[in-house]
Amino acid sequence: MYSAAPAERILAAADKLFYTQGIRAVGVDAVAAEAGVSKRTLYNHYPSKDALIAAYLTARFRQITPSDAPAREQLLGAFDRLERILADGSFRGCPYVNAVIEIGDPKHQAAGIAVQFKEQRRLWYRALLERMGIGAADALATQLQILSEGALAAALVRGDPSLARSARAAAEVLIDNAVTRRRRTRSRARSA
Amino acid sequence: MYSAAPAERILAAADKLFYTQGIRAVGVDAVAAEAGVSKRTLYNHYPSKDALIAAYLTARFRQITPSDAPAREQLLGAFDRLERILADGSFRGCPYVNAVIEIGDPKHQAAGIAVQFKEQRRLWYRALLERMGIGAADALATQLQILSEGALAAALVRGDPSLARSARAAAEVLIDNAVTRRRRTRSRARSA
DNA sequence: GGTCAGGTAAACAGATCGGTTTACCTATGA
DNA sequence: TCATAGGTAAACCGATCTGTTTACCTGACC
Repeated sequence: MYSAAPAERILAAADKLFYTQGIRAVGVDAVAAEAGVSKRTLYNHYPSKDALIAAYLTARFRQITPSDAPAREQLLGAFDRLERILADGSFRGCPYVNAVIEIGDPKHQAAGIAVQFKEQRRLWYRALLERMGIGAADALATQLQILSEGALAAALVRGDPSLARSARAAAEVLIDNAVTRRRRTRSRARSA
Repeated sequence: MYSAAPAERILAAADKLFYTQGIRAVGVDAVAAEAGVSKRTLYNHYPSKDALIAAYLTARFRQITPSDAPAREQLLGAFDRLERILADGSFRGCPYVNAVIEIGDPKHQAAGIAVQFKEQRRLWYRALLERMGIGAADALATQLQILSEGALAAALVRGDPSLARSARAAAEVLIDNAVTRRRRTRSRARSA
């Protein structure tokens, strides 16, 4: 057994081609050829292109490995990781946003997967902010995600990875502002 | 002369269909039918679909009308306008970002138009921030644009117009932070 | 009245798409 | 030994795409 099982090779080929060239631009034949597999075999493992798209998005849905590092460090580290992603030559935007735009239909399974992924990320932000004792963690988590999304979209158009640093700096201000307000609130309560 | 000239009707039809259904999802025949024009006429006015796409994006490139309102008010007003856009039922993301994603090819004329549009917006932010006397106007303008882009992308996936308010609140914090820092710097200089 | 630019309607060309079908091949295991 | 599961290669289907062509029509202007 030299190479992986057909289903995995097909998924790897779909991931590569769908992401780098776009879902609509890549035909089923191209995926099969890239996977070194006949079209018949592809349709044996995935009943339709839509199913393959859903599998592609789900496979990108990797769980975030929990870390013991300080919350603030983890949050800002996410933006550092973002910069490396943007600087990678094969960067082509967020696969979930791309899928939503390329497919169009909000009732397509891919749209639901995209919502799930975004919400998972937001909850990860929120949990870390709560660990920092920030009261408005939910609202701030949404804002951090907006920054992250914005950096992705802006970098896609402008082709400038340094936008991740701009987003990181903004995140820092927002987080620090929330922390300061919490300190002020607490000291006011103490002096009362 | 009951209706507009053919070229304008074609452009209006392209705008409607390209934006609401996507550039790749809409064929030239559909645009001609929507415009009430024969395909021959369409190709007389626009030599190719790519040319029509470029015209569609350029036509959306409306100049921002200058205003005398306070800079801070104008900046935050942009996010209020954004919320109304997101709440509109026909919202389907930023047409420039969508075009970049749908077309893929970074050398396509549409990619250049998208960059121009984004930079124009950024310079509008920057000019207002400079009018407020903010030193780091350029960096902050980039951050405000990231917030705006992020709200668009996030709202597209989640279908939640209130994300514009989240972005607006974040923008307020970033602007106030920049203003406060400027005040601190000035008072420190005065006391020296 | 005749010319002609610019329009319509529809067929056509060549390519590509998602998906199916046919015919053949090959390793495994009772 | 031989059935079978699962693979390959390639033709095929009907639909759709961008773009061209053909044939005809209409209204304005000299």
